[in-house]
Amino acid sequence: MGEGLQIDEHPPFAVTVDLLVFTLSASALEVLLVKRGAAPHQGRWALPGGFVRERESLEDAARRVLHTKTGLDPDAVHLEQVQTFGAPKRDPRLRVVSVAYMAFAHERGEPQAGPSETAAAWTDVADASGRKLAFDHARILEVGLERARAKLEYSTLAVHFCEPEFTLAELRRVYEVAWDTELDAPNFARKVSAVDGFLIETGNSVKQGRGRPAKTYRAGPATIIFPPLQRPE
Amino acid sequence: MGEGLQIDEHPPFAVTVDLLVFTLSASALEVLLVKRGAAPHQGRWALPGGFVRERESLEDAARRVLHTKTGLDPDAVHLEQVQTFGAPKRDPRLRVVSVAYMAFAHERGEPQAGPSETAAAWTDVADASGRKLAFDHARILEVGLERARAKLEYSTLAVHFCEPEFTLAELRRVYEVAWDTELDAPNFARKVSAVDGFLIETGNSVKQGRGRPAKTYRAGPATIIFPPLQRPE
DNA sequence: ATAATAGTGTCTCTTAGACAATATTTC
DNA sequence: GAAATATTGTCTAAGAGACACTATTAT
Repeated sequence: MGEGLQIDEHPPFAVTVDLLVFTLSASALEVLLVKRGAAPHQGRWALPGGFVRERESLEDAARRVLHTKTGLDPDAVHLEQVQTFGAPKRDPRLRVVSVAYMAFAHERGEPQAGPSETAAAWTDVADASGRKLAFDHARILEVGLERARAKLEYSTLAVHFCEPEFTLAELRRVYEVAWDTELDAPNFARKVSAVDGFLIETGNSVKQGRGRPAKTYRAGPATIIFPPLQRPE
Repeated sequence: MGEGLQIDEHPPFAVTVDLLVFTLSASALEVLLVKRGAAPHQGRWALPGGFVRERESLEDAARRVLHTKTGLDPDAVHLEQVQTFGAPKRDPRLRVVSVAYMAFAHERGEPQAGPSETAAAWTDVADASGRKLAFDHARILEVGLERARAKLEYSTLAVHFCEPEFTLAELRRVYEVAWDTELDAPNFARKVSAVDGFLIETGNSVKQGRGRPAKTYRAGPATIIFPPLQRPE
């Protein structure tokens, strides 16, 4: 940014945000996809996204798109920037730089297809990864998924997939689904309980129907887990 | 990106790359700064950067700027994207979205001030962090520094600060300087040697002058360190 | 020999993971 | 009581850090 700076000395770019909105179904991690109703890539599934507005920060744009496409309250979900994609031909129409964000929601909201979209649907990430997505969205998904899985190890992210009040089994299920693995319940409980500020006992407990009722917890102020949990394998 | 897409339906942005070029001096981690010769922020130190060109990928832009400002061979340094900064008023002149990259160099190259810069200098990161930098560059530095320090724990990044052939003491010094700490040499050697594909013995050794000669190593194919090294404290 | 630096060995303490045992509920 | 789920306890093995010890050089 050292050179002189007139409007016409640098090429104009469009800047978009593309969103990886993750949520948890009974047995899978799901991501929100929209079906494109217009060229290019008409009929293909894509990540929800939108142009950043003139006086809007990147994160505000991501929050706005999140609300528009899911109806979710952007302040109730965790949102973070993942990576920026800007290959010259990633959009055939014009030069678009896309800032990818990922969001973790514990509700499913009301997915809304946009004006030029024909559908919006929560999709098992395994299915989504197998599909031929529009643009470079398969790559974005790949990067975001790995980032999410890695961050579960050393951050308290997992709680964002849970209700405000949750049991250790529910929290453990987040890890098991995201990592496609099984974790030893006793060891899991011991480890997360040892992390200062991660979990706060509510004093309540819930009956699951068949067994001993589980204590419930709320998320504490901690954002990192130390020592980190380890992904098996 | 679902809406219709005419050039005039979305605001034009300028896209830049800003670079955190890190290198190691005898006792400090250093970052390359340039001194601005024009408004805004005239006279302030800033990160080297430049506009992304019309047919250039973000990473190519970063490589080009790196070469221009340091003379270094972009293929001989490690370069990775850090984060994108796009607050509406971060540049008072026009809407600029900047993609920050960080680079790790083992040579210092020949820093070159650009046409509108009055100086370019390697700067101890402690000094740089204390200065009032141009734009939001202090924040970019903060984010990049923490990212770099964190990645040293679980990646093989550190070797990029070393010559192609290096000793364990030299590698250890990277960590000690970057983390501002002291590491136990015997334990360090044992841990890094245990990581498969991290270090390859060359069979050579170098006399340091005063003591027993040290074996030298080359970087192996591994990119992650498991188990990770742990930052003391 | 002494100092300096490199590298190995050993010990202790913590933690991870396996799994046994106990607690509290429904059927 | 039997089955299901939650939670606590115990054991073993691996890893981390402290530090003693050995190796190889210069002076």
